[in-house]
Amino acid sequence: MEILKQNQLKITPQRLAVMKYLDENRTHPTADRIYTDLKEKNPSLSKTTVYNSLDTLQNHNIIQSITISPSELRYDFKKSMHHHFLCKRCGDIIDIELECPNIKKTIDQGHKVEEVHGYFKGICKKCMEKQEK
Amino acid sequence: MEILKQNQLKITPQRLAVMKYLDENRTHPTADRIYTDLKEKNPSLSKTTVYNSLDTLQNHNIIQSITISPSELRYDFKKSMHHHFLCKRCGDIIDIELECPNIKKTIDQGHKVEEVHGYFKGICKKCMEKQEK
DNA sequence: TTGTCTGCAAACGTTTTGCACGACC
DNA sequence: GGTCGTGCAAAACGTTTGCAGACAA
Repeated sequence: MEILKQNQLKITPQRLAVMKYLDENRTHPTADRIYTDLKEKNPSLSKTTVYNSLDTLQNHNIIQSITISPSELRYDFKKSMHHHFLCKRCGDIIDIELECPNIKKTIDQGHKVEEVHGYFKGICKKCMEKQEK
Repeated sequence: MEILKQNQLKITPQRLAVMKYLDENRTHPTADRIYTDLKEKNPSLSKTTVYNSLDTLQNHNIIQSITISPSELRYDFKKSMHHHFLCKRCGDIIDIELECPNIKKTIDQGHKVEEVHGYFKGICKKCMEKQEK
């Protein structure tokens, strides 16, 4: 954990807490969710600091923000390329492993592609099974 | 144009104006851009009405909202499946025609996929060429 | 010590809401 | 006349900013 920090960033308890939270909660939480949950154990934590930490981590390519939800940003560790599925019923966001061999066509058009986000929306497996009952 | 309206919606000048605007401006505008531009010819137009119209059209699957920009929604006609490229330099959003044969794998996992959004970000062709000079 | 990080309060921009009025079947 | 749409103002919400004091290196 702290090893990641050796990448030029100061090690503060708040940053560590944010990273730990994202590591243990692979639920693509909002900044507010992170803030609310971390605030319990560290009441002096401020929302600004959460936003600052998320910004910094994002700028160093450690985490990424997800715009799958229309009203708020969600955050996620930047693991190997993966995509996301948003369940319109329960609101869960599920990781999707998927390779698209045609993406290079976009590059062939002359654009320099730096990020690829695949967002799927619908009803997740769990909700589908619940519905069948 | 009005033909589209026969799909259960009342025909109002405001809705027609929003649709006409989206038809003639394939730039994936924000609600505010639509409002500002339409306001010129119809000063009594209200922003609420623009939002209402966009909502209604979206609910009837005539248009779609794009969450490629982190801070605001953008709107687009719901043509045949296509994706979007956001240039980080000039801010333009470009349509990308692209089929991903592997999407069905997501469906195979038991999720009911209703929407697929492919968002690419980077530097567009135009900006790349400008840079080379 | 020095520059960076934190935390508070206030500001900001987009979108939503409540409500009265008006238009249309 | 009743439903639906418009437009105004105000509120809500997520996020950003300015700044003073605190902290890591």
